[in-house]
Amino acid sequence: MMRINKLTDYGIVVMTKIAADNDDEIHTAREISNGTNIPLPTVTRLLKTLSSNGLLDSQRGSQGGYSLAKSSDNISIASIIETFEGPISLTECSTNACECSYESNCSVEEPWQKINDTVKSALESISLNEMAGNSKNENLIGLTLNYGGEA
Amino acid sequence: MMRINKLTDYGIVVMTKIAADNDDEIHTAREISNGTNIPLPTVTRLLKTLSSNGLLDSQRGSQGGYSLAKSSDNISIASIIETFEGPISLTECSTNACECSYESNCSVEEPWQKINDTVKSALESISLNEMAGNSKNENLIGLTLNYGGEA
DNA sequence: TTAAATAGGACTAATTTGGTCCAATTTCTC
DNA sequence: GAGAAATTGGACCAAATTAGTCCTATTTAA
Repeated sequence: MMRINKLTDYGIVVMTKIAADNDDEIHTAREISNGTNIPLPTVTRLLKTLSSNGLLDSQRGSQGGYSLAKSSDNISIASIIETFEGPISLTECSTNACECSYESNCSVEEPWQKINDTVKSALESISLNEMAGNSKNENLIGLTLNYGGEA
Repeated sequence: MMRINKLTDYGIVVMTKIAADNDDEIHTAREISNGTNIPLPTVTRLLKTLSSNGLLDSQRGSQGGYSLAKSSDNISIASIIETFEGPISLTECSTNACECSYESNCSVEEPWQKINDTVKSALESISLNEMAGNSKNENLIGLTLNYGGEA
């Protein structure tokens, strides 16, 4: 089905929630769990991952919690996805080290890299802020993705 | 890792092989297996799926085999992916009937639909012919994907 | 000192995916 | 008409991935 993983999806929901509520305030795992209906154990795991990858700042101890590490304008959906799933690549062949065994067919390698770049660009162009509905999606209007390529 | 499934990947390899060899000729499963190094049982399964979804024509019996149902110009990568994985949607929420339980957060629904459309457009714009390296990728140069959207 | 948080990791159950195989049917050729 | 060469349709199992939970340690404010 070519889906992102459920946890990634939840991760985006969590980030969106934080961005939509109060950019600057600190949010606890419990708070976010209540606000999203995602079970607490899962939320804590998501937050840990987001924090250790630099998308969230964390504050330990009483009165601690998590907050956005950057402005929501500067956090792309791509960066959240990559936090949970690693580099965006639709096939093995679209990474540099293509080790697939069907060498004779790796004519498909170059097209895949381009397809991949296109998808990646699309995901990089959406900010968390837009996800949260805080902007008027101004950046999205007329966005041009140039697939391009020297023939 | 946000990958398409391996079988989907193989499916594209198989289609590319057929397109690259001889558009019009008929190819047997055995032939394609030999040409791609993908095991015969797997190839037969791929071909059955491709055929029952209308991307390949099949001819039973001795001297039978498979051939492209349409010109390779008119077969998109998206259509091959959808053959194996169903409608392209990165999340459950990007389909019409969003039944996720986190209703309060379905503010993300609309952005996801747009993201999805963008990815889908990207995949629809690549033809099998281009994949097979038969064209000069003319269609790809300057391809514009308009994410757009009324704010 | 205690309570409220995050940090880090182990662990298991559930689901999905990959791959193989078999019996039935069709069609060409001899 | 017989046999060989194909596809058709489906069942089946093993492997890999994913989702979700839990426990213990550490940090910090009150």
